[in-house]
Amino acid sequence: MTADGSYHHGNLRAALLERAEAVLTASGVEGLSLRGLARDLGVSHAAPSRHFRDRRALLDALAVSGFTTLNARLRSAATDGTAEADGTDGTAEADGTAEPVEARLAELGRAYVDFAVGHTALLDLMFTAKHADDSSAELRELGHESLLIVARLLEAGQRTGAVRPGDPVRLAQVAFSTVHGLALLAVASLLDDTPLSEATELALEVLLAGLRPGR
Amino acid sequence: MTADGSYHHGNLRAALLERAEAVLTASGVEGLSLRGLARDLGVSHAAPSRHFRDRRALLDALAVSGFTTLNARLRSAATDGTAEADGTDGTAEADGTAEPVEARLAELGRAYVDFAVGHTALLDLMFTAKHADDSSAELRELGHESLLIVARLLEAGQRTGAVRPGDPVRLAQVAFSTVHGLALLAVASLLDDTPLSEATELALEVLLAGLRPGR
DNA sequence: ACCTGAACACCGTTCAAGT
DNA sequence: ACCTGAACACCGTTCAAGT
Repeated sequence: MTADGSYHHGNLRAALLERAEAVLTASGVEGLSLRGLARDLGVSHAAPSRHFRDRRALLDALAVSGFTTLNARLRSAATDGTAEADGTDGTAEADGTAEPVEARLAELGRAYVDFAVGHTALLDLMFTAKHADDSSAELRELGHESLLIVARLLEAGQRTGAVRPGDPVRLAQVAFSTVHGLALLAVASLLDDTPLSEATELALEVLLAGLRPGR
Repeated sequence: MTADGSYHHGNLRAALLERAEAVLTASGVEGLSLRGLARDLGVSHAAPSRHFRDRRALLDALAVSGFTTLNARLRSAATDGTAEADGTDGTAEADGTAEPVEARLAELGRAYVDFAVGHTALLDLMFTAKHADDSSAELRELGHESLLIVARLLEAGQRTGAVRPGDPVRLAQVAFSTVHGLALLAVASLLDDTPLSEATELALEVLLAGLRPGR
């Protein structure tokens, strides 16, 4: 909302998304209406339909943006404190100086739980299945990217012998499930007097023990 | 809906719940409206308010009923094929004839995943936090009961040495997170070409390995 | 006690019309 | 291209009134 109320500059779409995210975190999905957004932005109630065919389309756009920031955080957690300005290519080869894989996996898990409990309404949009079929593909693609970040780290762990053999993608599904489920349990107030940080550390400890090579 | 359309018998509440569950599984939460239910049941649109103060109250009642049937299934999976008609009291003490604890834990996990993917919309209602504060307590209580079923089995495992020491409730939180997260991943179509049964078995294998006593 | 009918304040969505 | 205004068909919720 600039001083003059003109949105004839093509930025209405961006303004809608920005406002929508604020309303979402403040009032949840239930509290998010196209008419309400239009009102907040000083525009007619029919204007949003120019930029989002549907209420669902707006929700999907929010989910896409949520996945984008989640994946950025996961990526930075996966590389952790490791400076990546070395001579090699982008892949983080396990050299002796890098943090142990298990520590980076734990960092990844903490980053996920952190994001999840900090963006509960957004996470709901990201993972509940009732999307318009068009953007559903993009959303699934972004979800796969999250899983791939985990899988690549697990693969590095397999090379160093810290992680059991097997399809890294399938192991990543298991690891992702653990932290995803834990975050949702926390949001549902089912952790009670267990501090989330302690529950997270225990979950990561059990998970990493289970992922180690057997026998 | 009996032959004559009379609902003046005090069964409107039950009829609303029954119809609501059908609409929920058919069309999701979005497709569930009080007016629509009233229409389906041949009653005035204001009638439901006599039995449910809110749309939210109806949703909470559905969640409560969902938790009740979930817990029943979990209980029966936890005792598994073990006949409980022995001379002792109700607690399933680990005697030599009972199925190994790990097998019963796996059974419990499969039962949960099975229920979750078969009642996705209901599960959403059960675990998303935005409930009316009154029934919120009951819902949390039922969720704790689910966790307790897992915890008791883990405790039995600790006695037989199959499970690492530690607060069984906290270990149950971890176990629950794993299968809960996996089910939600499946519902979000993020498992791709991995059959759910295979993903479930791998998750249970990793989980049980991680729960075994260390070193 | 239980339900009806009207009323109110909201929605999403569409569509001619304006600039 | 982008937005407006009116219109339509839905909602949830409330409340007097009926039986």
